[in-house]
Amino acid sequence: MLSIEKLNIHFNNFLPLNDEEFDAIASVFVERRIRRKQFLLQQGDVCRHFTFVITGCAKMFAVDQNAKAHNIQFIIENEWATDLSSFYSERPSQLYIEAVESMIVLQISHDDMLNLYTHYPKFDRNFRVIIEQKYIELQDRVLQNISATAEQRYLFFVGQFPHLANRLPLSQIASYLGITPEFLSTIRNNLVKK
Amino acid sequence: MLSIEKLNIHFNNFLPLNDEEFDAIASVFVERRIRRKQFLLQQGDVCRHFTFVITGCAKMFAVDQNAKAHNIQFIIENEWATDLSSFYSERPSQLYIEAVESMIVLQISHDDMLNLYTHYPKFDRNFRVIIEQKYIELQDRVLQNISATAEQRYLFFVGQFPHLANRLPLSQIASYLGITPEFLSTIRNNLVKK
DNA sequence: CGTCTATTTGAATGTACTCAAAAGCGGTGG
DNA sequence: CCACCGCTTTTGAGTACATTCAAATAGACG
Repeated sequence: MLSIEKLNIHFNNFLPLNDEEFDAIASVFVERRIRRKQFLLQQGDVCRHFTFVITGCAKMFAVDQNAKAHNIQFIIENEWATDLSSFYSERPSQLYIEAVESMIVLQISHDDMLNLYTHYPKFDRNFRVIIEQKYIELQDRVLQNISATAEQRYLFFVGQFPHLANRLPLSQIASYLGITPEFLSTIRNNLVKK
Repeated sequence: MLSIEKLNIHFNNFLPLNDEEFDAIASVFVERRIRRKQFLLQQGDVCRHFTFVITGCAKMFAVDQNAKAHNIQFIIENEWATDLSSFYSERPSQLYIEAVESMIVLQISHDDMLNLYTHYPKFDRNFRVIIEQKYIELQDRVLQNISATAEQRYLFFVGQFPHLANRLPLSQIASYLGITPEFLSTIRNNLVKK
């Protein structure tokens, strides 16, 4: 299946696109292949694209003053990989987005995206709903972070994203949970014993 | 100043409303006065309103199996107080929203809100931008939670919301940071000594 | 002024981290 | 096919960050 068709199917979850709107996205989204360990965004660069993932997986992370990376989120098939803050402000990003598996993505430039919003209000609607859903997810994660132990957060993660837990190395999941790889290893061990 | 005018000024931060759109909101938003400790939403109830805060402050929180409350966010003047998940799904909420100061709010019902979206696409746009900004804030908080110590998170909170840190009791801030009141008290003490 | 709640202080405990070393695992080349 | 390299995961000892519980102190309100 063509990538642009997969994107169209994605929009069917919200307000489906008509022919004119489909033609509009078909003419501005560009397909790119990304190899494992390649970066979609690096700290200091302005995030100039909205990126839709067709296949593969990326991680978004920040690096602290001790050069430690902290995974903010994983982004997989049918999800959007963008630093919203940098994209809209057009200022240098504080974040990295790196492929943890080889990927196929569709990208739209900043200007084309703003055009899409202006000419076809349906995209305002659809992206409003998309981001609202992401907001709810993120709020849930905050609640976990302030109320649950590392073990509970790990179980929650595995429950919410069972596919991801298998696809990713332990160290990446530990970073996402905000704990050390050593400790996550211990947690897994304890769970097996139970 | 009338509450509805304050809401109109709020929208001026995005795409300003024309006369027709202003009349539309003026006819569907209803003012309510809320006393301290009164609830805008309780666990088990469906969140049936979108709520805009004119004055005062509320906390959104969840209660865990040990009956402990965990503050997910504070909501003040010119912010929106809604459980999006419950509002759109029309299913019982897991959350509470309670006034920590007496408040004046403007509320719009679920059906009126959907009407607004349908008849005036500008609201899709404006609320898309509003939620995008909130998403960025929340993502920053997640990064803090997974990467910073309690002391760093406290300093970050005070830096981001200096007004809030004075307005709220220590115990409420501790709950927001995901630590015990005792420990926040110790943190403050250490900071004074430094 | 007394009552109620919030904050502070401190001791004992638990959760999670650091550091170091060993074990496992995938890929590469001989 | 096996030996070796580099990287990830595991294991364990010692430590630091944060919690629990209890009691004392301070503040807020009638």
